[in-house]
This record gives sequence, C-alpha cells and structure tokens, in this order.
Amino acid sequence: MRKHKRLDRTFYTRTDVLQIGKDLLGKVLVSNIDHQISSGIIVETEAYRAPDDKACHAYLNRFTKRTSIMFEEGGHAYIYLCYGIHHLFNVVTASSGMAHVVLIRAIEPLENIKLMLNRRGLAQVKPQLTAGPGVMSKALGLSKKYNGIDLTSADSSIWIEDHGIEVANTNIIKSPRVGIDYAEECALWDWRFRIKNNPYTSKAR
DNA sequence: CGAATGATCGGCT
DNA sequence: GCCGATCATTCGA
Repeated sequence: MRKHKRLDRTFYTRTDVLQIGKDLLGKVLVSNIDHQISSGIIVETEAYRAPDDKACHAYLNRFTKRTSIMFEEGGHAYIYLCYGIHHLFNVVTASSGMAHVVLIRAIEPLENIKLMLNRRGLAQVKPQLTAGPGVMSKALGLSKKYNGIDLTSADSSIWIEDHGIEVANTNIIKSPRVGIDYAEECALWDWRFRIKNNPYTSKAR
C-alpha cells in the first residue's frame, strides 16, 4: 500500500485544461512496470485543447482510431509514438466527448532512480535523465502498450499521486509551446507550464 | 495500396 | 546550433 493517495476522477474531469496543467506541477507520476515501481515529481506540462487548437491531434474534433482515446472521460492515459522513436505520455482531461489533454514533459526523479538510469543507459543522474517528454517516458518505462489505461483504476500500472507539494503561482512559468510551428498562431499560446528554477525542466527559453 | 508527416533526442560541427 | 533517425498513423487514389 502506498503512503500517498492517487488523484481521483474529480481532479481530471474538471473543464479547465489549463488549470489542470498547472495543478499537475508538483504531483508525482508513478509507474509500476514488471512489479517495479519508479516515480518522479512532475515539473513541466503542456496543454492541448480541441477543437480550436491546431497543435492538438484532435483539432476540429477530428476523430480517428488514434485520437479516440482523447475523447474519453478524464483520467485516461494517451500515449503516442512520435517520430517513430519517442513515446509521449498525456493525461486525458474533462468529460467524455471533450478532447482536452495535458502532455507531461518532464519530471524530477524520485523513486528507484537506479532503475531509471538503467532504462536510459546512463551511469549517473543528470537533468537529461527525465527532462523531455520522450526521455521521461523511457525512464519510467512507459510505452504505447499502456495507451488508454485508466489512471484512476486501483490496479493500473500508471497513476499520479498527491504528495502535498504546493507550487505557488509565482513559481510557475508560462511559455509558448515548441515543436509545433505548423500550428501557426496557436504556437504562440502560453500553454506550457514549468516550475521555476527546476533543473529537470527542458531547456529554458 | 503507397506516400507523407511529426507534441523529439542525441550526436556532430 | 543544426541535422538525421525511424515508424505508426493518416489520407488520397
């Protein structure tokens, strides 16, 4: 039994995806893969919101097999393979029918750092261990195989805990999202959130 | 059925 | 700072 409580359904089903993105900072992402637990504090997130967000896969509520998970009720995991190599971990929010998601971009290693180093093939801890959506997933052992699981289910392999870490508003930095230039004006929206002065966020800009 | 494309990372210059 | 890897998914024919 874990010491800390999992976030429950009501956390995820709120309608303001930007607020959820901010609230997730300081929460702890945990994975239990092959009976091995590893975890980290969420330090950087990014919000995506259909139908008006061109950067979102479900822009204009485009409904395909891949995006269908985004229309599920909040609390599910949307894991997507990017550039053929990287698994990106997202949390589905809002109620079913609303394709709102939060991309978890970086964590600060917490439990079982040794296992994470192993998965990453690194010898010692450095920010690049978990600073970035692709490497973070790799460190925690997340992959497409877990796409669509329910984070609030008692027996899921991935979940998010509240360790009572408070992140003051003044310690949250907002900035534009990157890597989505094709999204035109949407690329300018300040929908990326990170904890100020945390070395495990991806490079500041 | 075939072709284009991307919410990134790491290595090289 | 820039460039290439690499494949599931999507869309058009």
